[in-house]
Amino acid sequence: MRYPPDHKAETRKQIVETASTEFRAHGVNGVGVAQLMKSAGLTHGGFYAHFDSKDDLVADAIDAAFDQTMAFLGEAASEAPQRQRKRAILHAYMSKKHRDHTERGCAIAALGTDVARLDARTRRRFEARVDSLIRLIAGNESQSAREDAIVMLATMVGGLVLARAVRSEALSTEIVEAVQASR
Amino acid sequence: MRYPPDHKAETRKQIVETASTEFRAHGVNGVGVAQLMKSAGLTHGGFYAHFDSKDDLVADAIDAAFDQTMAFLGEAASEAPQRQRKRAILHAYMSKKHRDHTERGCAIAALGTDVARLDARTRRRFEARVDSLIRLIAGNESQSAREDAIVMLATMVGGLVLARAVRSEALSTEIVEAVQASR
DNA sequence: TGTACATCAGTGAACGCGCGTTCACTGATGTAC
DNA sequence: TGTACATCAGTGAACGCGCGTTCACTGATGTAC
Repeated sequence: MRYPPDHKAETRKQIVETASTEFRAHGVNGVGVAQLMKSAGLTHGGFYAHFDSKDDLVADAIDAAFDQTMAFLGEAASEAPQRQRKRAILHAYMSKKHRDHTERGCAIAALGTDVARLDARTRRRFEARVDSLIRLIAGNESQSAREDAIVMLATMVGGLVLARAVRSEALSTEIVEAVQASR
Repeated sequence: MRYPPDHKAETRKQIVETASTEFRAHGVNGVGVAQLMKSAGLTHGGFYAHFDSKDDLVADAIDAAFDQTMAFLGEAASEAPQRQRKRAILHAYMSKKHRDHTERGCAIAALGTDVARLDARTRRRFEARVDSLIRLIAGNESQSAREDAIVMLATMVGGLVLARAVRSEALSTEIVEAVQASR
């Protein structure tokens, strides 16, 4: 059957959005191409009309995740007075809601340890987004703001990884609150 | 063939040590039982004489990794004067050497995002080790020292995850140095 | 206007492969008589 | 002391399964004449 001119682009976008969610929830190795296509309402054979390989999709899915996180943190930052900019970002990021929704959250906290094992090309694209995130947190181009932003990003990412990895609600909450209170 | 009485225990230990290294380097899903047994100098069939399942091994392998990290950080802490305790731990942890040797490094930074997807039993064991690590960093039982230790652990873990995930040596080094300089 | 053909997003069977796991077997040594 | 049997860590073929990927095919619509 013939489709409208932008149909294929729409389908591709749908696959990327689905993959972005599923990869964050279950890890890159935790979801197969067939499952992904089924979640997107398609059959697995059509996948290769849109992507060269699963790895090719992974890079796009990570980008889509960063888009969400940048928009979310950008909004939190723009709503706060300049003095409380970093504090506002920290509280937006380090929340129980974010902890409990890996599938809609930060790609670094969801897939960070996986990314270190991906190919160089994907890691370069990942790095560009990490750098943008550092700039967003820093808020200006000074060296000291940048260094501080790196440390804050590290604290947020590590805090979220820890809060998600431990089993008890008590320790997990303790981690979320300790990191929140650190600024 | 018959073996000395402690032979089986020795073999088991060898498998756990190998798994601990390989899992950290390639992820839990990145190494198979057959590869693991081969690395340990055995054939894959014998695996189930030592462990109920691969998951059963994962928990032991993570424990072995924590043993290494606790010993390493404990030593760094005990060599420093009390005032510089946390600083000594931070510098021991957040180093290029640690960044470049995932396979001998901290289990949280190597497998943190994987652990969140493991079964409850393994996550409980993981959590107990995280709690020990927090106590080691804190150095005393006060609430404020504990909170501070949690934040420092989050910063170290996140910093190492970021430094390993990005592709360029320049940004990776910038992350290592920014986190080091934060105390 | 009517017919034949081209297009192409999506379908679903099939591929080779490596996975975790099972199991009948091996063979050197210890034990029983 | 010599022979028959028990032990058991480790072997390696085989299992069903899901993976990423390929490919001949479908069928609704657009285009050519």
